[in-house]
Amino acid sequence: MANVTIKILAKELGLSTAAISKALHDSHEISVATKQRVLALAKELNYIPNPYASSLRHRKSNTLAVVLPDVTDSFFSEAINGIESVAIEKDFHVLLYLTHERAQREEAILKEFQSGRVDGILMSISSETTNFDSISGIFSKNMPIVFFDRICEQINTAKIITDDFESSYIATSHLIEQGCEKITFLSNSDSLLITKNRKEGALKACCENGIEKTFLHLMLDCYANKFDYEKMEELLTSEQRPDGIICCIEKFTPNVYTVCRELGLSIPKDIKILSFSNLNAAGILNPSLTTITQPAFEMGKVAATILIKSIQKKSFHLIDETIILPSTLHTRESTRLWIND
Amino acid sequence: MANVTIKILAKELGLSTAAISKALHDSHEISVATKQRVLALAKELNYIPNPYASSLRHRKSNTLAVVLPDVTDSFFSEAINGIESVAIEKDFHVLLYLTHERAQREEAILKEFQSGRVDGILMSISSETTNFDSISGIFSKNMPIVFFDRICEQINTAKIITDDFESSYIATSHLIEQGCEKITFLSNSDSLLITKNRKEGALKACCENGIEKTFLHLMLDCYANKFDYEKMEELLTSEQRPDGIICCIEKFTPNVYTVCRELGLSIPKDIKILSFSNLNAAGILNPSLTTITQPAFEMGKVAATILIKSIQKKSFHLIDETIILPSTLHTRESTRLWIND
DNA sequence: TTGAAAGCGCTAACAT
DNA sequence: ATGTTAGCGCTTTCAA
Repeated sequence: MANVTIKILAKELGLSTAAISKALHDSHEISVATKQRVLALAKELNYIPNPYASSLRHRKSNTLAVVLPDVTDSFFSEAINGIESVAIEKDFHVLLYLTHERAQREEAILKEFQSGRVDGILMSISSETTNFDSISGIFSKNMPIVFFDRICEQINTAKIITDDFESSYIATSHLIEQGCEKITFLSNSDSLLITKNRKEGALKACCENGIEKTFLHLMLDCYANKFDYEKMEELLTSEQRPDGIICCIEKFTPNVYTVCRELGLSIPKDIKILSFSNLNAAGILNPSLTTITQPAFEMGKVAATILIKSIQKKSFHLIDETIILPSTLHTRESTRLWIND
Repeated sequence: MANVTIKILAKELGLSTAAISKALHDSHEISVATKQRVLALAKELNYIPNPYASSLRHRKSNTLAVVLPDVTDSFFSEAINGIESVAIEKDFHVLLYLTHERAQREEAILKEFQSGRVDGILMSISSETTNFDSISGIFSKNMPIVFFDRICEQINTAKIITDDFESSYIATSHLIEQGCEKITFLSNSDSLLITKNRKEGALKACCENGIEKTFLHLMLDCYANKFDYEKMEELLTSEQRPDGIICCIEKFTPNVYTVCRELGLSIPKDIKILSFSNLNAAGILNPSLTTITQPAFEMGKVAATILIKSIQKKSFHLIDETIILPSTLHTRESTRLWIND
């Protein structure tokens, strides 16, 4: 691999490596004739520059890191598509790192980035992350970071989010309109800002309808794809059994459906379910699932665009801005108003 | 970024850079006392080696490329998890490249790997790929490649697949047992080996039951996440309307369900559906979906393990082997036997 | 318009 | 046990 080097081209053409390098970069210092000779030979020998040699000189890797909790979540996989679409266009490479919701893994990953392996970071923090020292540590050493969805408020950089409070408020209002009076907010974190915002949006809707007393926040761990069936069953068989559930994370939904089914609870008759989800199959679930769908692709795209811009233009600085893209409520069967006969 | 270098450590400690380098690698040439001094200072100054400098010397990047058609397919995202689990353990980095089912993109991506950016490639080819020149080109230049799922038969390397023929045969036999007599095989390719094998497995089951005359293979493009509703509707309203569909690709399933619903076809009464799919939500679809589920995580894991082994041990060569992992048939509602009243 | 030389940070062979 | 030197491949002064 990587056999043909500038040196070889230089030797072959009787030129210096410097001249070759300049010619390949279309420098005005080099004559047109020479450029043509160089390009021709480069093509003939299938010359491909060694990116690491060039990185070493430039202190630029044309590589960015994507750090996120879980690729199997369709929000994140679509966001990756958005990121990739920009990367390909701007000639950037994408290193993928998964935290699996572990703060410790996240920290280790971030630490390595001090090495200069990447020019910037696109990140959605883990559900466990409460200490931001390693993030702000690396950010303060001038490593550009752009957050998307699960942002880190404390860091003064660009953040791409959705209207979590608002969409959750709207969705919860919808639940209430459909007849819910006891709403449970189901999440995988109690520290993430998105969770907080969504919870508060939901709570606001409950307050406005005088049902805040029965509002619950149930937090379940989601390491290693385990779902805490016991806690879920406990909730659904308790005195305070909700008649509406807001799932903050897509992955929980199949489990919730299953538990309901096992307990003989009918959706939407006995209990209505609504989920933040980008699942393609939402419309063909049994019953079809009402979702708050985030513009995942767009978020990834915007985040990557801003990050790469900040890397490429020295004049362009990452500013402490929060870009809010709208989510969409798709009402379906799982929250249908149930009229008793 | 990457401020503290070996040079700085050397200066600080009054040693040569060579001594530092050796100490950091725990060489036996260096005294224990010195090693300790070096390690201590490295830790204090938070020294992180520059990977590109080291890559340049070693001609090793400790990076591998994952090249696949689509991250939003749950098979691939789970395979990535498997790959990542090995990478993290072996201290490898993962560059992600998406072909979006485009042969041309695939070729461009592969070409760049001649640069030495990666030490090896994990790959699932696009549905369009029929010319393997660029793959064999780079493979013949000693770039290790391991294929998983969508393999390239022509290349003499390790391939991780599932028992496509067998599982498709079993699944189709199941369809027939449930009463199907007119089976359509729905795929996104007519060139992929997995497609061929699955098709032949299905055909064998049909032949054994004397229903091969009504067997159809419908191929639909799946670029840019578009689904060809027209062709699907055409099939389902034609004379030869199937009573059983085998979906070769997960992504098509929601669309197929939708078309059936729109045409008033009841699943599984009028038509039975079965899909190759790793979708978590298969069990809660309406109706729940019978699937052939591939061991995606395991496949990624095995592929990565073999690839990294071949990179790390010169004695270990990639041999032309095909590792077959078993898929599982999960029978659910969508293929239930329907007994007319 | 081209070349010589130095150096990015790290490492390996070869001194001492 | 430690240092010197050269070089991975590329780029960038600076000199010619």
